[in-house]
Amino acid sequence: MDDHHVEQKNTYLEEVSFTSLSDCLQSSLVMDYNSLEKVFKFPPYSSPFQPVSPSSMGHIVNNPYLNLNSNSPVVSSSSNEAELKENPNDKSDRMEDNEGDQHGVGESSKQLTKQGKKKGEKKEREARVAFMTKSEIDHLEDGYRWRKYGQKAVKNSPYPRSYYRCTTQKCNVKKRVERSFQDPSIVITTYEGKHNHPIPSTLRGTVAAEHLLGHRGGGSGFLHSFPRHHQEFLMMKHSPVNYQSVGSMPYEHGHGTSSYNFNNNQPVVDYGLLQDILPSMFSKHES
DNA sequence: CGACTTTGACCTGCGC
DNA sequence: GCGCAGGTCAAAGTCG
Repeated sequence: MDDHHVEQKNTYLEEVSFTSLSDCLQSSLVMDYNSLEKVFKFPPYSSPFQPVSPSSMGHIVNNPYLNLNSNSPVVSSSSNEAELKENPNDKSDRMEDNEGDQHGVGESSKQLTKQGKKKGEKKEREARVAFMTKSEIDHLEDGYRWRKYGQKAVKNSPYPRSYYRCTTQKCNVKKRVERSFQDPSIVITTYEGKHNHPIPSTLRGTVAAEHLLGHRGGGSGFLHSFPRHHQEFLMMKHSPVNYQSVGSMPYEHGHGTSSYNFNNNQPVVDYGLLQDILPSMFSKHES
């Protein structure tokens, strides 16, 4: 089983020219969430590009707004400005700001969250990481326990987006799961926030996955999803951190000047918060 | 019976 | 100001 998965993972990584997941994470698959959002208009299907290929990857790769020719590492950017802009009173704060209150449920909590926040008060948005996985399963097993708290139809997509929250008390990590309508076999998962607890040990695969990745340490739920369920990791992105050093990113919506670089038409991906989810993997990269 | 899902309503930000 | 879309809440339903 594990062998099979390992094989699968390697295959994929090989495609993107990486010999290991770490490589992959540490070299180029770096785009920050906002960038992706712009590129994809996150979700991808509502992106400004023409639907070109049947697959999301093709979609990205062929995106006229992206420079995919270079072999250089990717990258991205998210302008902090954009980020700030997006954050005004981020709704997601409602709950997060009320930490102890999150379980206080009921109207009181609802009202509190609605009125308790000061006007104009801003809070930084939680780091987010998104990645695409080829899988028939929408909700990928990643080692953590999640509770679905909502589902919404997505504009221009026949597939709904599901919202999940980590069930561990005091852990405000959330994730969104949606399927690419261009390639229904691809599931786009976006994590937001950091887990402040270890992966539930009762879940299978944890050790195997860590072993497989030669990595141990709490945290990275998503890693555990690789070896399971016939999933193929397609892309991921991580946060803002180095996009500047890599160069780039001016792609303000439609300006077509973006500088994302990918290794040959390969999957790419997404971003943002991997470093939060996989702190140990990024520590090197960022230090 | 607790944990989780479903689903309609509600809230908020944003563009026009 | 209005309408739309994304995100969240919470009651009701389902499952083990």
